[in-house]
Amino acid sequence: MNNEVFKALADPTRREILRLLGRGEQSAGQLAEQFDMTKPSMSHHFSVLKQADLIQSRREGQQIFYSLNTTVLEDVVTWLWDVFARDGELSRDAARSKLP
Amino acid sequence: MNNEVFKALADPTRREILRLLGRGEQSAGQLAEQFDMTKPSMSHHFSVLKQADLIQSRREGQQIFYSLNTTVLEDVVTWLWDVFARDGELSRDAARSKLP
DNA sequence: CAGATAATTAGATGATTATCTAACTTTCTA
DNA sequence: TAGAAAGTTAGATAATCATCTAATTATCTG
Repeated sequence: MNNEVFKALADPTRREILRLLGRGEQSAGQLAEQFDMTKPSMSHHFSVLKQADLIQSRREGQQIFYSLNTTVLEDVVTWLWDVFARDGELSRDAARSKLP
Repeated sequence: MNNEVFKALADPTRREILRLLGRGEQSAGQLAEQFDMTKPSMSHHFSVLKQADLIQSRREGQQIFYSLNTTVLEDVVTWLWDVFARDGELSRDAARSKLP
């Protein structure tokens, strides 16, 4: 999982897009309607999310439908868990920190 | 949990600081040693992490020790889980999306 | 094919941010 | 009390980013 994922998550508009897509796929237009922002700006956010592999797209006629890519979000959870879960505790990997 | 948390996580240096602190508290100097960056730059990153409530500090003589605040990281995990865990699934809260 | 609809791409702009050097603060100690 | 050690704060700068308007692409339909 790369830096782009976290940078993508740093914007509140993009996080809200992800939250909405958690309810199921939506077209670019449907999504855009729910924000006080121009369509090009929304399109930019879709692009950032897609580049980070957080969402996928599929064309159906004139519309483009976006949906969550949960795999990458799971990776984020794993990273976070890995960071905080071993705080204070002597976890299975604690020994690793003592290696050269 | 606010926007500052995600903005703080968007920088790779700060994520690495968190990862290191996951092994236990360290002084500002100890942390700074492990990065190819000036101490003021590191101090800036500490400040951002602290503002986001991701870390805490404690002074001991001339040194300042930083440590993880796992509570906020747990909140991030919860948010992420909430987003992706209900994708495709008819979760307990699915009905909420049909309300006005 | 012409026009309408859905969406993206291009280019510009103002705001935010990561980083640096220089200066300052706090604490210890000889 | 003077100097060193550990950090932070101030101020500047270059890069990145979110947003907008205008133009472009792709698809459908009369």
